Amino acid sequence: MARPTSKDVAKAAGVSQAAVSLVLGDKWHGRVSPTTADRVRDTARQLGYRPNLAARNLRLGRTRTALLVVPALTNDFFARVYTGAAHQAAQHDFGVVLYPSPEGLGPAKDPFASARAAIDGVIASSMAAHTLTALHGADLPLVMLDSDPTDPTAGAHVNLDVADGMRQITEHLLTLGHRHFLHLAADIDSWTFTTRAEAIAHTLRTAPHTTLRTAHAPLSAAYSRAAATQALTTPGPRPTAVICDGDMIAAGACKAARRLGLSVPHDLSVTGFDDLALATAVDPELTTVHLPAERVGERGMEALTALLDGHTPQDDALPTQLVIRDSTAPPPPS
Amino acid sequence: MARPTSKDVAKAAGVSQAAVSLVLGDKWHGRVSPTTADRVRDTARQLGYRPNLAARNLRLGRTRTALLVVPALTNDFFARVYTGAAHQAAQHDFGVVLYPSPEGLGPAKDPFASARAAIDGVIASSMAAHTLTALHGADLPLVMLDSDPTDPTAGAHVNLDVADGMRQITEHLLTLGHRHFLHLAADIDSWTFTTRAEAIAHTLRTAPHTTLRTAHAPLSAAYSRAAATQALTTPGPRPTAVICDGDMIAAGACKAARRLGLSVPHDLSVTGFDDLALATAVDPELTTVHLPAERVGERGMEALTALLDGHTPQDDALPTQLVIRDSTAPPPPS
DNA sequence: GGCCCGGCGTTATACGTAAAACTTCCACGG
DNA sequence: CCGTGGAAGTTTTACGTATAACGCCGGGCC
Repeated sequence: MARPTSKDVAKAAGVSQAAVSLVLGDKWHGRVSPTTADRVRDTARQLGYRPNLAARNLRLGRTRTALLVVPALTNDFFARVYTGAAHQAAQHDFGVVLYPSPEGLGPAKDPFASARAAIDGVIASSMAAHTLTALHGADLPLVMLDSDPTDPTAGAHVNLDVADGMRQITEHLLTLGHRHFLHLAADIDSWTFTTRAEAIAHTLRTAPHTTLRTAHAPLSAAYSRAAATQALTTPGPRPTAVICDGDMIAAGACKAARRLGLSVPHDLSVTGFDDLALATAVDPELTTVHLPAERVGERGMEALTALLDGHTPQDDALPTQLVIRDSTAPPPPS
Repeated sequence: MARPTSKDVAKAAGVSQAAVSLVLGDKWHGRVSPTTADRVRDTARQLGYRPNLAARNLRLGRTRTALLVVPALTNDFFARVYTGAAHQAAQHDFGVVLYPSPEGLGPAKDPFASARAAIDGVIASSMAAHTLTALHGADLPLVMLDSDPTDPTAGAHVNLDVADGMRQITEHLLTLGHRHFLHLAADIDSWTFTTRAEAIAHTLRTAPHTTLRTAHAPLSAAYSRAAATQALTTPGPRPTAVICDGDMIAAGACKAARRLGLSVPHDLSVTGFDDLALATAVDPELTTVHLPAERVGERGMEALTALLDGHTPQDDALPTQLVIRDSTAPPPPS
């Protein structure tokens, strides 16, 4: 009644266990007659044989499985990264297992105690420091997503050209005529966000008479609203455009603006980042930067398989693309 | 240079491999002297020993890992289910691996080929039929979430009282004075959605002079908007309240209404379901039904461990709770 | 006719771990 | 003085798979 093993199949088919392994592993050419091979396959199917993965992994010393570590699943960017990674993995007969780093569950003793699956390598998105050091201690091939390309911890990097995305956003707003900006930055200290801030500042320096204020907000619509309200009501000349580090922050900013009696986009332009599903769910739809999330996943998986084959994949930044929707317009005539 | 095994640790500590296994497995009391045990633990730490999971799983015949199958990660309901399951799992020294069923990737030959991790059991949310039959074929302990409680495929069920949720929503609208309803139903044939439709119809029968129309929409804001527009512009008496099967649909409906020149909630009330992050990200914030997603995950994991211990967990429905926000109001005076 | 070789298998072994079964030594009670 | 029992280990085995190494047999070639 227990799950049949290759030995059971062998007995039922009247061959040795080795023959079963050869046939089912498609390595039987010139070693087993086609007739016997067919018989083995048939009996395997009849018994409902499924190989024991633990045994196979032990024997082969690898699992053809990658671990994808993401900070959270509450936004569809990482869902799309996963899709891309899984798709690419399938090409290489690989599997992908997801591990949302449990920041909320307190500092996990061992982040991999819960991701118990045996793993050949790790693809990790930007995350908290303690998770990262644990990753490093595991001495597995590591691909980092959207993080500091000079960090030697990782064997490879897959990055997004977030600087260019912010440049496009900023130039779009400059072209519309905006001069006074508020940057609602994510309250996370990570390479991708400092890069964005620099890109905004750098682009603004190309235009005369511009001002830039910065405030920090959590990466969530509900909580970023308060931060946006505060930033918009501080004394001084009110900005006419708000550049947000994420669509969720932008959604919060839009609500804050409306509560303050400001109409988006006529009184205030607001931009997002990421192009989440949320960007088209809210009203007005957000002008934002589209990120090729699926490509990130694909490239991450490509880099990991390269690493596993002993190659050194080259790092390069994937392009990002401005998407103009309804949340930006020329500034009101002062 | 390769990863050290328990045998390496044994050699370095001057004991047998068995002793290492005993000490590290905390089964050494009365079998190994405390001094030796300490020495073994020290050398293990020094060598950076980490047990080979494949070997352990093979030996023990189980993995203490559950697979959580979810239809999609694009909404945070399932992210919260995962959080609850992982939390509960940690209590039992279990791990949880996530498997988003890849409807988008075409019918997977074997849904578990990609989730290669060795698994002790499955917790599955409602999903497409072909994935479900594959699950059934795997003859693993199976817990189903929010699906037909009379379905004998699963060993246990964890359900939400969605019928009561819809009753609360409907009564809320009736109390506000609404009489003419549109049900924007999910275009998925699944127990949870048919149950909801019945609950609405049943509740409306308790009030006189009510009308109910039903239209179907995809579970996504972007695409449900078209369905909502069409439903709101069909000839006949216009409904004053739209009951949606999900917050995403509701977001689409709100946008459709505004484009038609209707103000939410003054001209038209709209309700959601699920209480996603989206519900408070949009404007107006959605009146919706809060689902205890974390509890669902916890109960799912509880049921699975019970199943693995040979017990038969009892099925029961978790309560749902109406959350009144800004998208509902009394109907306009006709 | 001896010899080799290709087709068709089988036997044997290793992967790393957990645990049952066995050994050895010593202290202590009768 | 012998037996018993417990402490402190060790030896051995099994989990299920993949594959290297080894038969065996019949036919073709010199």
